[in-house]
Amino acid sequence: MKKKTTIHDIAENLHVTASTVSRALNNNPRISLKTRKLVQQAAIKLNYQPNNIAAALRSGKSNILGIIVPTADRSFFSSVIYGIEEIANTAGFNVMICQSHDNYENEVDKVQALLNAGVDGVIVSYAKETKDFKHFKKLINNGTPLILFDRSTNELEVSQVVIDDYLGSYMATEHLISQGYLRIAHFTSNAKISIYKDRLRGYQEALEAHGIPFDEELIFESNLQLEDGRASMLEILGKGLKVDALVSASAMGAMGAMQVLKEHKIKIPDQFGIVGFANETFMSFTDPPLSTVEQHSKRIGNSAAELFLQEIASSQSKFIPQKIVLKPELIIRESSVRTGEELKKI
Amino acid sequence: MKKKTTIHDIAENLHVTASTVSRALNNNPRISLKTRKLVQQAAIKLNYQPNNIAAALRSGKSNILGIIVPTADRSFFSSVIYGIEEIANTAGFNVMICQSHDNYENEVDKVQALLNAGVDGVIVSYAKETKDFKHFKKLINNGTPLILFDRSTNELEVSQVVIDDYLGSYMATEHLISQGYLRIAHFTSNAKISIYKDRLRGYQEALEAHGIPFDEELIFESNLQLEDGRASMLEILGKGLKVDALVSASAMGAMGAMQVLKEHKIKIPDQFGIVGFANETFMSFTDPPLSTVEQHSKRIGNSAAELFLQEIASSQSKFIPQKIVLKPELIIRESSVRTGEELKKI
DNA sequence: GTGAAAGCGCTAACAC
DNA sequence: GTGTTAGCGCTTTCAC
Repeated sequence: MKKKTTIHDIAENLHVTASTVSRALNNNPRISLKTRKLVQQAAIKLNYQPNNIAAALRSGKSNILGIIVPTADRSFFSSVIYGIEEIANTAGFNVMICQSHDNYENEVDKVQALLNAGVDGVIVSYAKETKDFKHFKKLINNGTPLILFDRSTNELEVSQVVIDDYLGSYMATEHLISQGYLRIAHFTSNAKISIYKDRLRGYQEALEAHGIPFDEELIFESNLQLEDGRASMLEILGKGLKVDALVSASAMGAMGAMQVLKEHKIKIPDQFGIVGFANETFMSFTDPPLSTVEQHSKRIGNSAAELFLQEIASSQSKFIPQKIVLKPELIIRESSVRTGEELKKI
Repeated sequence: MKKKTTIHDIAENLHVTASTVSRALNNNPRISLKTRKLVQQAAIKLNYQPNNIAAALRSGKSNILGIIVPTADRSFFSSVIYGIEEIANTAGFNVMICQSHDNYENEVDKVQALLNAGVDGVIVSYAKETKDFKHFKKLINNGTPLILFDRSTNELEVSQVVIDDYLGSYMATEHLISQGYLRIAHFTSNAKISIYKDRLRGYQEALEAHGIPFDEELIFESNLQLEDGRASMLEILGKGLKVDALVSASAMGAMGAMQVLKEHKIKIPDQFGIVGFANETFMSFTDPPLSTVEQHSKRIGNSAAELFLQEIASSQSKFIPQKIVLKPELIIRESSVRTGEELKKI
């Protein structure tokens, strides 16, 4: 571990001052091209590694963009991250990814950690548990741009990127109706979270648009995990609700329902149609493959990163928060497409 | 964005010096308990936020641990990360996660980014493409502890955490043999990567231990992705190799094979048994659920983080790299368990 | 086009 | 137990 080269070493080597070296390395046009070249060559020769920490301390900019997601272990979040990286890296930012594991305290800690690390901005999909936004306000007060995606709130005056959940759910429901399914259930979660509220509304309005009465009894609220999906479907079967299709606001919920249906030898898609939300890898591996509302997660990431860049660019002139709403896409797989012949059999 | 409180503000407020404040905040025992309490109260009152960047610059320690994985979007890696976080957070470190997307240039960039960010250590599972370890040597020369997991190499004198791939493969193969499968194929990848070499060896020696001849024709080398698994299985069927079971060195490869078998109406597990490697969520969702060699990924993360902590603790006394080998576990699901009655039918 | 000088906020060796 | 002092390596204002 030999001593590291600093700009002073380069300066000494070239008989100029550290300020010149600093400017040259940053390609400051006030430095002559010749000097810049010289300095840059010397930097390579001396194996100079810039100390970002020193630069960050002095300039107040770390060139690090923080990201907080519930978990990176889901296609949706990991491709949002990928989308953020694409844009951020090009603009010279590195990303620092944190996981809240959908836990509030954890999220508070991570916000603090990013704040202490001096990140230049934070992009967040907040934890399911989060009801209080104090920790995010701290960021804002600190002047650190905050951008939310997926889960949004009106309690914060910040830019947001969401998909049109209403539309996605509407399309899913309409698709099932067009396949001839008559009694369509809906798995939802906490009505306070806007994405679930919107998905419920999309489902409801699609039914109404097609003259199918909305039935409160067909709405199942849960945490939407695998076990919840199983429980809800068991309830449907137990009560003899004569349901023949499902729009689940989550992939896992749909998966749970599917397991139960198969255990009861109910044929999918002929006797029962399913559409889920969020495009997890496994959804195409199930038997039959699950239809889903795809959220174009990479584009969500792109947009969020762009909003961040805009916000730091508009530095002084007060930035006006924007809300970007992306269109979802219905991916139709076998779980919701009835085959003609088998339809007749029923 | 009001001016931030610094230790000097606290010092002024309490009529002490900044160093006292610094010590008090760090719970330095040389400061009287009374002063410490006073300082900590004042810090809260003045809404003091420590500037980690300044501390990092001064102390040379950032309290950030870097992680580079191919992608966080896989159960294996995300739970390794979780395991690292558990240990690292407790020890006061924050983690900075980077994804190489299995691309060499990307990996080089990320190493540089972490170096510039001044991380105190880096834990890596390097990209499949990586053949050259110069970028990692840079880290080592810089005095930054490096710990490898999963993929290991002898070209670097660093600590490593791996699972006993040989054993995992041996167990998987033996299990299939015990179920009465007779001609077992193996899907492998680049023989230069030690995990694949070891898995191949485990397979081979398990066969030999049970008096089953090893047949070169039953080894299929590919990238082990879904398409590769499909292609290999199609080849098996096309050539009429009479294979009745498979040990795949990847989950995706096993999945691809399963798809093809189902398309050909070959019954799993009765006519064909499958065991995969790596425990992805989706493996329990397939039909039938896939047996797998579980790698205890969280424990890999724990161990890697512990190695890191040991290494920085041993600061001057030259640290001797350690290699930790964890035992894998065979998770038996339906894809490899023959049922008595159906056995007779064949 | 380059230099001099100040300092970002913190820590740590050395005093006493 | 607390203060003094000197930077960590860099950027940036103000000179000329």
